[in-house]
Amino acid sequence: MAGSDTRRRILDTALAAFGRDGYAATSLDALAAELGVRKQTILYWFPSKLDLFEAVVDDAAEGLADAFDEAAAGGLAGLDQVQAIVDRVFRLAVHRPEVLGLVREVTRPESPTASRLGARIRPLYDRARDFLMREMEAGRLRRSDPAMLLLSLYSAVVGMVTELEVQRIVGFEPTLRSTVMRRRELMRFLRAALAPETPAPAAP
Amino acid sequence: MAGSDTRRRILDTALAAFGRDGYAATSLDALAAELGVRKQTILYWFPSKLDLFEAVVDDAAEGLADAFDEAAAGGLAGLDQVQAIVDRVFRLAVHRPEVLGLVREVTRPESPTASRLGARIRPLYDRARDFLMREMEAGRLRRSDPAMLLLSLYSAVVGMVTELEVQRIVGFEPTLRSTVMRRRELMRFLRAALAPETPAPAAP
DNA sequence: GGCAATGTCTACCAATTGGTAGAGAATTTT
DNA sequence: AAAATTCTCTACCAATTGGTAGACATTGCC
Repeated sequence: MAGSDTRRRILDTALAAFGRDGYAATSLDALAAELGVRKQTILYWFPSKLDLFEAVVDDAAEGLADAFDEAAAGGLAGLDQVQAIVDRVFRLAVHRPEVLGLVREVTRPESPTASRLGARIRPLYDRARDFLMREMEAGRLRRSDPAMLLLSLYSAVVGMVTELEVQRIVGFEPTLRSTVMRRRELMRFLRAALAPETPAPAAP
Repeated sequence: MAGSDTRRRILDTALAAFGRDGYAATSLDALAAELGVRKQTILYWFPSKLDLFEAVVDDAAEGLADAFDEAAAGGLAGLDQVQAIVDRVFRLAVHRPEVLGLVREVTRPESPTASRLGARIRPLYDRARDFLMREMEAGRLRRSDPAMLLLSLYSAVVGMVTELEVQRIVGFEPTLRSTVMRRRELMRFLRAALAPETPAPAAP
C-alpha cells in the first residue's frame, strides 16, 4: 500500500514545514517539491490546504498526548512527576522541534484551528490540573491556583524550548550541551517555584 | 507635513497586522485597505514589504526599550525591580499586544530579521544580566546562572502575556480582571523562584 | 485477460501577490 | 505666478497562489 505511505510522508513533511515557517508561508508547491511529488498528489490526499493543516494539527496533538502519557506512566509524585514531564517535552523538542513550532503557530490569536488543538489537548489539561491539585493537597507542591500555575508552567517550558532564536540572539548557540544546561536551569527554576514552603522532611 | 503622518500611520497599522497575522499572512493590499490608501502609497514610503517589516521591527524595538527604561528608572532593587518590569511589560501587553506578537513573529527560527531585533535588544539584555548578577552578589536574589535565568524569565513573562489563545482554550476568557490575576499569579511564581534561599530578615 | 479501483500525473485557471512606470494633485520654494 | 518638490494615485505586470478537470499508469480482483 504505497499510497498510505505517501499520506504519512505528506503529514510528516507538512508538520515540519508548518511548524518551521507557519501556515501562510508554506505553499503546497514548495511542500510538493520537498516531497518529490506534484502538488495535485497532496490535494488528492487532503482536499484543501486547510484540510491538510487540520490533519497535521490532529497528528501533532496525538504525538503530544502520547508523550504526556509516556511521561505520566511512571506514576511519580510531586516534583519528580513534573520533572519527568519537562524531560519528556525537552526530548520531543530536541528531535521534533516542529511539533512545538506548530503549537506556537496554532495558538496565534485568531487562528481558526486553535479550538481544534484545544479540543484535543483539553483532556491533558484536565489531567494535569487534577494532578497539581492533588499534589498541593498532599503538601508535595506549593499551594496556588492550579490553572494559573499550569499556564506559568506551560509558558516557561514551551517558551524555553521554543525560543531558540532568542537564545541565539543572546549568544547561546543551541548545541546539545546547552540544551542539557537549559533543561537543568529550567528545572532549578521550577523546583524553586514549586517546592512547598516547608521543605519535605529531608534526610538529616 | 501630512506625509510624515502617513508614514507613522503605516508603521502603526503594519505593526498591528504583522504582530497579529505574521509577515507572510499580511498583504500590502490588505494593509492599504485598512489604511484607506493605495498599496503604492505604502511602497512610496517603504521601498519593499521587507523594508517595511524591518522598519516596523525597529519601531517595536524602540518601544520595548522605552518601556524598559521607564520601568528601570525608579532605581529599585531585587524583586521589586523585577516586579516593576513585569508590571510594565503587562501594561504594554494590554494596550499594545501587537508588539509582543511581533516579537514572537521575529523570533521564529530562520527569520531573516531575527538578528535585527537582536541587535536592538542586546543592550537591554546586557543591562538586565548585569542587574541580576549584582543583585545575586548582594544576596537579594537567589544565586544561579544569570543568562539562563533571564531566558526563564523572558519565557515565563512573554509566554504568559502572549499565549492568549492557550488561555482561551483552557477556559480563561482574557478579560481585564483575569489579566490582573494572571499578573499576580506570575509574580507569585517569580517571587518563589527568585527569592534568596534565606529569606530577608523579616519583621518579627 | 478484462476490469475496476487507486494513485500520480499534465494541463489549466482565476485570484492574489509584491512591485514598476508614470500621470496628476497639492504644497513649498523661488 | 512659475517651478520644483512632495505625495498619492491609476494602470499594468510577471510570478505565485490554492484549486479543478481529466488523462494515464498501476494494482488487485474475477
